[in-house]
Amino acid sequence: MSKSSPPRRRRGSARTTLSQVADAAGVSAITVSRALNAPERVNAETRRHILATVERLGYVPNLVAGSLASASSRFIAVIVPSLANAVFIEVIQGLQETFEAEGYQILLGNTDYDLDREAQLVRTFLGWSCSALVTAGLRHSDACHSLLSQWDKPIMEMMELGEALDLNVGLDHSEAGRCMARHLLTRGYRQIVYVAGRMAEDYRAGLRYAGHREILEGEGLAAPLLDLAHLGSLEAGAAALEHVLETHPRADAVHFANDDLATGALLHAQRLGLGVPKDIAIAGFNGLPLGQHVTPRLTTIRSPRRHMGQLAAQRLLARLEGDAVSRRQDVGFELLPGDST
Amino acid sequence: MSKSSPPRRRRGSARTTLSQVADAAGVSAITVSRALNAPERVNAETRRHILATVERLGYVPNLVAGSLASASSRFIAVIVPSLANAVFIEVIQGLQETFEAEGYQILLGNTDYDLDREAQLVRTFLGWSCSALVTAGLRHSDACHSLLSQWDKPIMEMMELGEALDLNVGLDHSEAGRCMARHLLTRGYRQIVYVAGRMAEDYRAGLRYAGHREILEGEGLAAPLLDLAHLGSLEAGAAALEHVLETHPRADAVHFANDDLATGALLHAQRLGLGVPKDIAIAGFNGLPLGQHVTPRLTTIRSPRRHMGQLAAQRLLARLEGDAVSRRQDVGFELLPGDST
DNA sequence: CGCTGTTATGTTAGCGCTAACATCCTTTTT
DNA sequence: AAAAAGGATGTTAGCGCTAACATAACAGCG
Repeated sequence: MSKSSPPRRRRGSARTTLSQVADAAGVSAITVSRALNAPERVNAETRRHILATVERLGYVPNLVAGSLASASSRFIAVIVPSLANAVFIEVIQGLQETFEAEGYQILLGNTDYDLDREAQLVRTFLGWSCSALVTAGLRHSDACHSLLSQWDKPIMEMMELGEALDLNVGLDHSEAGRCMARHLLTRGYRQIVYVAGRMAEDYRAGLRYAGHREILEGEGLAAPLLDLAHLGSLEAGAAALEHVLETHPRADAVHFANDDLATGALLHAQRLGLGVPKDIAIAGFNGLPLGQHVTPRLTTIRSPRRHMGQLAAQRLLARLEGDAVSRRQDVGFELLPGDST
Repeated sequence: MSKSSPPRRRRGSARTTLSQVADAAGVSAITVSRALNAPERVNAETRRHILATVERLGYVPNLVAGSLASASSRFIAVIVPSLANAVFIEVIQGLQETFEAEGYQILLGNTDYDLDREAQLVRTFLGWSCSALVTAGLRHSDACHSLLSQWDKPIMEMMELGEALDLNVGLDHSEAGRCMARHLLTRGYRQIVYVAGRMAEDYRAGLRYAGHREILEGEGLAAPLLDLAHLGSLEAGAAALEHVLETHPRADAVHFANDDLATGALLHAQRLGLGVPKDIAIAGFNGLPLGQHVTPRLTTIRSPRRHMGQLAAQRLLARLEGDAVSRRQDVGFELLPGDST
């Protein structure tokens, strides 16, 4: 029994590597690398031969090694507070379709509206040498803020407008709140209850409430608030309506922080035999299809969600190409007057 | 002007590295690595000192380098056909919450119901040395199939039951189709139209149709099919209802491939002044909250979406721990008889 | 004909980390 | 008291790839 076997492969898998392809094709490793990553830098004939060899050996590039060597991955970190909310899903879709077309892969993180969780995700994502990072919102923990401000790659803060670390695409939530409050006043409502879910965490709902309140108080009216324990669902909206009817029997309108709550309330009002808007008016926020298909159609504010994602991605791509891009963009919103107010 | 500057840093970033932490803490690099990744293998006192140094220097581990060295990342590849469908979102949520708790990060891919796109995503994800891979569905292109069968890590095929490459968690779609068809027959309907969207791509809807058809034809009834160009939305459901009324004026029930279509049709029937189920009965599939909050409540079949994701993740985690796990699990479904049939 | 510029390919030296083995203690066993 | 076992830490050698520089071959030019 011979003692010295050939230096056994101690690590690594059995997978084909780039240098195996290079040997098989009779070129150097870097030429294979170029044939795959910068085809125009390799002679057409050589390239074809290399690609055929790649195919023949079933070579799958090790992207981890490539990222380490080049100190950059084609990852885009995307951090959202929730996946249960259709709004974020649509923004992600907009981001995804735009980035994927350019060969970037999204790394998705979900904070559950927890800023510490956000900081932790940021740490992890920075560790992956992402090309850029997208967060929903401008508020971060101190730890997160310092991580981000030391980072040297593009950062996009989405959904709302304000003082951003780097790039910013969003809309003015307090103006949206004012807009809806004005609409409700115009329609003659005076006892308007604002209903939000977990407003301390979904602070953009809080910004809208602030705008709403500003307008109402400007008219000398009260702006009672009901802050639910749940974020937004048809169930919660139904329960909220009952609660409003009980605690504010004279209320003539309810301004909900999102369409899920508003639609839940609207459908529940029908079950209770209440007329909307005759007995109680209902307004939402987001402009989800759901609210536009119920009868009466929900009055709401539509934000360009998918477009916001696309636009954010385009800005980031331009920045990654080295182009100068404007730091802030207001995507606006649109009041959709329905039949529920 | 001196010609030879100190060998300039040609590559890499200015970021703190593990060996810088090691130097600062007066230990070797491997000890820092252990303190972070396998704390129990380092003396408590040493560990505390190292962690303090990590904190002080703001060290963020380079996960790319770690993955290359260990030939494994804590990525789980998850490939779904669509993000527009709440079903997949909920499955992803179930996967995500379970994996995230164990420190795994999901790499999300969206095929848009295109099997070639799926194969391409699989290639990319294999290149990232993922720990496991999850796909929605059992059908793959040949290229994808050969990539997957050569792979040596766990694979989970979800949503449906059948011959899987490795692990399989899902439900029996043709049985679900039979179940709803039986329900409709029991309620006395005889002219039942099945409406799907892009059934060639959403082939699970096709499996349900096959079950539906089997039951109807067993009773000597026709099983007309309407296959839409759009997958599922309230709009498409509304349009589909109009189309059914026109082409099948004697239809007494419509069996929709999903709740979005069904609810869109139901809400549209109300707008048209049609009685549901008196004039036309409507049934769906999925058991989304939406359908349970409209009046009349939608008859549908509920699949345990989030639970399916959690279960799949648990199985994969067990497998990654080296435990033996059963290869197939039927998560079942539940008929939710509403007031729409 | 040497000069410059261009194109195609190769050589070298890491990227930052961890597996595997090695070493050096301390404790336990017999 | 010597041997064995275990705990803590260190040394070495890559993981598979690409940036940077180097080289070679050839065309165009005055």
